[in-house]
Amino acid sequence: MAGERAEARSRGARAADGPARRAGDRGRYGRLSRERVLASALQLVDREGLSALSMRRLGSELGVEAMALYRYAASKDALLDGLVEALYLELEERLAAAPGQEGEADGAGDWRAGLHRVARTTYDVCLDHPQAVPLLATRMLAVPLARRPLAVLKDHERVLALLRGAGLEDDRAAAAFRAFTSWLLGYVSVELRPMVDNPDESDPAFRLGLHRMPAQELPVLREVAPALAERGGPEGLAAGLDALLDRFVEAG
Amino acid sequence: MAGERAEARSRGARAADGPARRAGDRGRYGRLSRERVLASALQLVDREGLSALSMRRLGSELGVEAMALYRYAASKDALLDGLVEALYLELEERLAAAPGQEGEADGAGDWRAGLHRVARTTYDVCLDHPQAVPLLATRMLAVPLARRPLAVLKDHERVLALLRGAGLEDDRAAAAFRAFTSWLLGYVSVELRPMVDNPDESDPAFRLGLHRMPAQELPVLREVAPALAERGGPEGLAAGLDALLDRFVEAG
DNA sequence: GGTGTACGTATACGACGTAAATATACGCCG
DNA sequence: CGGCGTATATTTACGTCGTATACGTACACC
Repeated sequence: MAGERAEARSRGARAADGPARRAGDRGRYGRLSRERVLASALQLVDREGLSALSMRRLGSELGVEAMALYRYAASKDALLDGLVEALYLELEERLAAAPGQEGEADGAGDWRAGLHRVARTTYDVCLDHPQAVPLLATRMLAVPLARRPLAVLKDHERVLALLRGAGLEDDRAAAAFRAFTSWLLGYVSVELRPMVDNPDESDPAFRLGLHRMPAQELPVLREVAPALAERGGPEGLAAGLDALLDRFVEAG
Repeated sequence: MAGERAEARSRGARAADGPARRAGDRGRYGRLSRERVLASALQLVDREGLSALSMRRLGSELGVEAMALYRYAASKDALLDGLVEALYLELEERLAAAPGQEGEADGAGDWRAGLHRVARTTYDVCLDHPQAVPLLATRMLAVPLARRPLAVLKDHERVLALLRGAGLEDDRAAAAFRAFTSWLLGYVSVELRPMVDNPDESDPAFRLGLHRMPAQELPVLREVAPALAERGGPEGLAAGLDALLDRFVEAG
């Protein structure tokens, strides 16, 4: 937060004073920026998992001491919130890249397609950053609505606008929004975790580690386990979403 | 300190022990157990949040040095997994306390009611331990299926048995299981986090902290926000579950 | 009573988050 | 060009964390 303020101040100074302050890569001085920090953090998490992300480690990744990062994220928690923001920025970017007119421009016709598009794109982003997904269930939801990063709020706005386009008033829209969010979040959380115990094993049963399971007490689980290890894929996401939309949007 | 130790040795731990350590009614020896450790950890998390849980803190909570805990949990991660287990044990307990015959004893008639009962009871357990809910999305899903605690596996078994009772073969049962789990997990995650920014404020808008939000860019969100702060409650959970079951169990 | 073993303690180490003080390099103005 | 102000990065330090290792201690059984 202090980092944002500092950045804002420097930009303000640029606007007021004239030429850009940190236009390009200066010698070894203006090497950091909030974007670079967050991008590097996300890379690190993607590569080695959330637990590998520490201020010192991220610093060394950027060729910098740990304390330098505090200019761009007020605390480690703020940095994690920044990662959430980065994910949503990526989502926004991808949504902007494809057509999909979900504004009420064309008569709010296809709210359902719009919601599917948002859900599917979110799923894709999460697929690219599976190690970061737990942040959505922890950091993002831990932050009160009004304090969430702008990119997150814009996503909320987009979804709510689509639901409004479906003709829902406040309470129904809120309920449908919660259902949409719950399903999407739950689905990616469940989908993108490893069920597999020993990925290098060729026999599916051993790969799952089923020999560790008290089998006779859990006959059904034992039998269904291989099918459980499969993913639902985007189709599963879409199917559940349709079911929920039928109930929460179009139900009488 | 050496003198105190010598005294303690010469007279046992019973007599006039000073402020150093508590004088348990039980000899100060077999005071710990896995149950006590996990119960105390869960209490601590309920009271002060996940971040308050450290080995040292939990030790002092139990009148014991931190290292003593390592006899009952191999690591801190294992302790967190133990908390997940404790939640599922509580779930199992509550399910056992109520009637609900979801075995195939009576002809597997009411699988739907059984699933609703599991979902609702899980919701209730989470309501009683909201601070522990993130563990479900992180620790529980981080553990490969076969390594999950027995209580978790038993829950999976119960749900799968109900789905089987509905006549689903492996693949469909697995898909329905994933949908059930995703919805339940997503729902409690979204439901049990605070949307509120400043709980002591009387004006709902200020309580939500809406004045922090860039309002003109987010008109719909701003308007729907108060409704969003409401909970969906068990009814919302049940409604979505029914919708999903219609799709994943009874669809052609 | 002596002994083996289960249980809890003592001590230490390296990594962590981060407050505070300090050093460094750039833009600007005279 | 030289000095100044300020944005930026480093240094140092503190308290806490997880946990490896070594040690003491109390009960169970002979």
